[in-house]
Amino acid sequence: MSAAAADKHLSERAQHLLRALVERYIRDGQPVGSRMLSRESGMDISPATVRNVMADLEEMGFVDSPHTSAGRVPTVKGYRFFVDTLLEVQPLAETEIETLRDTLSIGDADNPQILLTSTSNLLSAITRMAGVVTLPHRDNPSWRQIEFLPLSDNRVLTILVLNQREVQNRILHLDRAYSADFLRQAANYLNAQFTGRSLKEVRARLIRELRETRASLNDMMLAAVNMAEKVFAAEEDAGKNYVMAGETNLMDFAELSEIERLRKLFDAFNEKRDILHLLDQCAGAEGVQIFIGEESGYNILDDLSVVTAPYSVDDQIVGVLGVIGPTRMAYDRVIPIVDITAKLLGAALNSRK
Amino acid sequence: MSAAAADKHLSERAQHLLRALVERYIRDGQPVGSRMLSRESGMDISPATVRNVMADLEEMGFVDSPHTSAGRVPTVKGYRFFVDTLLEVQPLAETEIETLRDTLSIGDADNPQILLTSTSNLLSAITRMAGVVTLPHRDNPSWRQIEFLPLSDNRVLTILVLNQREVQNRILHLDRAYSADFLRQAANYLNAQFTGRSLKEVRARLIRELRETRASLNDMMLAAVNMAEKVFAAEEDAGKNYVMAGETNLMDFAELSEIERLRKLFDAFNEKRDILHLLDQCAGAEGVQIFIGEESGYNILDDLSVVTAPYSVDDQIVGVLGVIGPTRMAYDRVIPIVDITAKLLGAALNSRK
DNA sequence: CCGTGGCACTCATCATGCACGAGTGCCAGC
DNA sequence: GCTGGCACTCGTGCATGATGAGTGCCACGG
Repeated sequence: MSAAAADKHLSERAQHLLRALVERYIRDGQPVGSRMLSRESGMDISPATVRNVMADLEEMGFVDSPHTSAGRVPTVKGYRFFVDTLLEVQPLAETEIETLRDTLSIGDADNPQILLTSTSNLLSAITRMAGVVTLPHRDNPSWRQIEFLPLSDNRVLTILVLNQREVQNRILHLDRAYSADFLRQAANYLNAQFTGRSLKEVRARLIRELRETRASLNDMMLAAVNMAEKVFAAEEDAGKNYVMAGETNLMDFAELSEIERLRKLFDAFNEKRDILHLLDQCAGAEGVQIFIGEESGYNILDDLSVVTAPYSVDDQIVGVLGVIGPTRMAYDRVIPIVDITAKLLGAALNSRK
Repeated sequence: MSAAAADKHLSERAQHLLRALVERYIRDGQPVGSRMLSRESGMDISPATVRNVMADLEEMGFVDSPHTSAGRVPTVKGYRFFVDTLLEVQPLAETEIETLRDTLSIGDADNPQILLTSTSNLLSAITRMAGVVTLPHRDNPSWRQIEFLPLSDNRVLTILVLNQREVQNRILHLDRAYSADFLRQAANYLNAQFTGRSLKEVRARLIRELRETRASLNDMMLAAVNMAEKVFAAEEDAGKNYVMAGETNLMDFAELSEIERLRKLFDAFNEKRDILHLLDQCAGAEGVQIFIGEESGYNILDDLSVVTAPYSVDDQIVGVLGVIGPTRMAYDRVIPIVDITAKLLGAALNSRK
């Protein structure tokens, strides 16, 4: 065991070589040999020396060799060290930022669904990997307005507006018809009571009133309460979904050439559960977060990395977006792209108000 | 050239053998040899005789051999003949129908989106292939009711109800605020004019009135007309989408083992254009339709078959559903499944009214 | 004339062997 | 501590040959 290996600290030279190795491997996905490194590292160093350093790095777990006489490949630990301390993030060119801004601000800002879809497409298009954006979801939305529109027979179209502009509608089936006047009064009553209150509060009061004055509540009110309950549930589920684009880009990476792996991965994308768990974790942190290979904790993502950033409306984090690609992705480009896209999406959503 | 080959008509025996061959090939995907057929056909016939018949069938284009000494494989023409004249459709077991009915009627019939998604899932689950369901779309929906709800500032939430229960909403940005009273009057006016009319008619009259009485139309009306126009457009686009499930099932078929093919196919699924064109064609025909291999006209679907059936509400075809799988799919099972699922989906949508 | 057994032939598949080249580990020398 | 040299390892590509499934054709017999 060499001195360097025993010592936890990586020498300047070892770091430089590790960095060259990771960059090279990210570029073309081939195990990197000693000769290549000795030429490309920029340092005046012979292949034999490089080999010695590599032996140390391997012992410390930063690199690995697929077999005896192949070059070296970064391990997860190697990528992690690279990302944490060696990486120089490339600031995006002003023109690139401009492109992003254009796509995200001009677009149908009116329709959030479309905005999210194009954001996801955008991420996948410029990174050539898979882009993902969770649906925005406020923790505790506030009641703004309810309206009842009589339809034929005993059906009533119920519209509930939340926050500034989120609209939910449902059709209630009642056991008898109500007059338009009566419906208007009911809506007025509810609005007077609840406008501006948080849904949590509304729910609590509804339940209380339901108990206290059950006798005085007629079917209409009961149904309305029911509807509100359903809206609560729907609102809570809203965060439980995402838009993904460019999954097929992942098929191009050699790491995923086995059809069986690919199938599991795509199944997981459709299943959504695991991916959502992972993205949820990122909603807490402030800025860009990176999961390399097994770090994610989901073995479907074993040799994939995920780069995420939360996005906010009114300084409140409402969702997460990110990029999924092979561990050997160009972190220096992807990180700022994800970062800026999250900020621009937040801005676009804010401007809609 | 033998007599049988010159003659356009297939002998009883040739048909029987072709049928045995197709059935066998559908079961295990391997080219079928003469010995196998002579044993399995049920006829008392030697392999050599089978070979003679095969030579005829090959000359007529019903079967093909991948190379000199492999067995025979059905061609598109072979499948077509099989499906058209040899196939005995398996009636579904009552229990299977029951399962289908349960899933489709119990479910959240209230929310059509969910209903469609579960139909698609159902199709893919029982066929182990990809299921697809287009969004329902009426040719010429009728105006039922419009309502304007004032929001803050100059924004007005506009709700348009079509047919019995389809609800569209949009937020209009106006150049000044209007009173709730004024908005109610405007809505009343529009409803009095248009309720029950078809959207086409409404559009024509709006355009005419817009021209004739431009002076008298205020901003509010202009915006409402604008909104209606947008709803028309959205309504026309509604048919331009579908829900797909179980695409990953297709990865299991050897025919698609090349990653490049697979990628093109999945890209086409995401792109939706070609698939929609194909499905649109099926909206005309009455019952189940089958496209085998190149018959679809889209070379992404070259060795895939598509089995579709339209589904109806109020005896009007509003959408199409189907299954996409390898040409060697079990047509005898898939055809009745698609058929019945279409009928049950129509029934489920009808019952929601 | 049709069905049949037999025989030569074809072709994909698989295992084997071999040469090549990239790259490593180690050692001795500067 | 760095370097060149050397033996060694291992994946890749290629040619080879055996195997087996299956065909096409032909001659024979009912």
